[in-house]
Amino acid sequence: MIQIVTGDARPVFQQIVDGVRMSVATGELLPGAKLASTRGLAMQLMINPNTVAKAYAALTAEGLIESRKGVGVFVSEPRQRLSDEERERCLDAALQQLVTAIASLGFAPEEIHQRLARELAPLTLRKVS
Amino acid sequence: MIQIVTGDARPVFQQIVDGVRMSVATGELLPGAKLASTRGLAMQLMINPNTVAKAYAALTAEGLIESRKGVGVFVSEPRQRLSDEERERCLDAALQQLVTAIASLGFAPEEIHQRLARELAPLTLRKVS
Amino acid sequence: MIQIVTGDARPVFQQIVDGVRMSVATGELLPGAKLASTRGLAMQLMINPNTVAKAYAALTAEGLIESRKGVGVFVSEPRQRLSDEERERCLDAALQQLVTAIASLGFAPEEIHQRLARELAPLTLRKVS
Amino acid sequence: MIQIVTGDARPVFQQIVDGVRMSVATGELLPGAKLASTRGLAMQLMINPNTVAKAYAALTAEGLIESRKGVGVFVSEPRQRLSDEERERCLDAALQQLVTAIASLGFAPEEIHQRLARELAPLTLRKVS
DNA sequence: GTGGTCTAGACCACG
DNA sequence: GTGGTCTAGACCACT
Repeated sequence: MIQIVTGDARPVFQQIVDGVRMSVATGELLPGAKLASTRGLAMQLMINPNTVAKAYAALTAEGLIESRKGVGVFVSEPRQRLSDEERERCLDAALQQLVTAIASLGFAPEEIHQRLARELAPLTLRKVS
Repeated sequence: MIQIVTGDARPVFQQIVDGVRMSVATGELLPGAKLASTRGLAMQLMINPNTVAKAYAALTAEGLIESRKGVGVFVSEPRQRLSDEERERCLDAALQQLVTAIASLGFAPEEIHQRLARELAPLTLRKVS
Repeated sequence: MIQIVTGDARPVFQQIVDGVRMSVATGELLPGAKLASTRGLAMQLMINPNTVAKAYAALTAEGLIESRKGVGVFVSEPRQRLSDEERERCLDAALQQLVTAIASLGFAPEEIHQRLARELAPLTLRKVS
Repeated sequence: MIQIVTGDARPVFQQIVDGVRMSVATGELLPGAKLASTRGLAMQLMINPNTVAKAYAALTAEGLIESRKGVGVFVSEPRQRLSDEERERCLDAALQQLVTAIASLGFAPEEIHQRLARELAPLTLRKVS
């Protein structure tokens, strides 16, 4: 289930991308599972179909999902979907942003580790080729 | 020292904001210290002075720096500008984004903790009123 | 409705900020309400769109409004963004300025109270988390 | 005694103007009293003499003080130093700013009145022609 | 020389 | 059409 939060800083299409990525990462969506159709999801989320199409296009380009004409959109078999370099860059950016937030908000490093551990706990990470 | 990376996803003015924030957080810039002048930094970074002015304006609104016309821009005395709930909210958002990145990129939680610890090490947290 | 007074000591963008703040404070603009578009308000007030954008950016940083690219700018849900100490500081500064004005202009305290009461009457204070 | 607060939003010369106005309003400086010399005050406050000169010039233009060549600067005899219209404008501006601050900070009107009364109490207002 | 404001016009991202 | 960013250049206020 994907939810659109209007107050979110991320654009709508990005929220969809992140939502699908999370569902796949947590195992909620397994390889071969069928995603909601572009029009169906758009109607369900009450947003423009073009926005859903854009999100699906991004996920397809990334290799996480595949579309089969006339059938639907499916989660791909797990493999190295992004290059190592690309993954590094993404992780670095996310880490850097967290560190900046911590620094400017004056939180204690120990507290951060505890909270991160709590957040990370429910994640069932999938092995990637 | 602030560096502008053109390939960075963040806009230029945001990179300046983050750079100053980090410098203050690490103690590289102490309260009362004078920042580079708007025009001076713009020339040094080879960008438009208005871009620097925008970054400095954001930092001023945030309460991290203070500007005096005709004199310059200075680091403010540390104080707690945001409410506890707001700080909580900001930290949660940053953590959530990191978790999303980790999950969708398939990194191992242990590695994240190590990298975060390394990033956090140089932080000298400022006492806040 | 926001009005720009060219003879005003405040810069134009500040008049917009104050105008929106008052509209929200009086309940004229409720949470979730859509503000005039940047370009639309600029045309209406016969000023440069960047000036409106600057005012909206300030209000966004303040947490009073939220903007969604391609959609518009909206009044945020009320929340306590500033710490109690910071609110105290702001109020003190405003009070002090009024007292200075009163003292140096030779007004009678009773008159001030009456006028202040009249100004304060239309205020519908927002509940804050 | 005038104090310059570097963190103050007001420019230095304005702080001097306000300081003298307050001293006169509270009766600390009586008509005919001699002010500190331009150079003396500048040295005492560790600021540029031009800044003091600018403040004194503004106060002279306003009619609050008078300079006698080769003798010094003195507080003028009380009279209507500003036009009614001018006084109205100043008071309105100060009131409006206070109201905006109150509204956006979510303070209760009753509390404001109490605090204002407390601030106003020590003022010994001088009758003005 | 310092910062602050405003204008004008360009390009991008989003829906 | 929406907001966001950046550039370029002008003018003002302060020291």
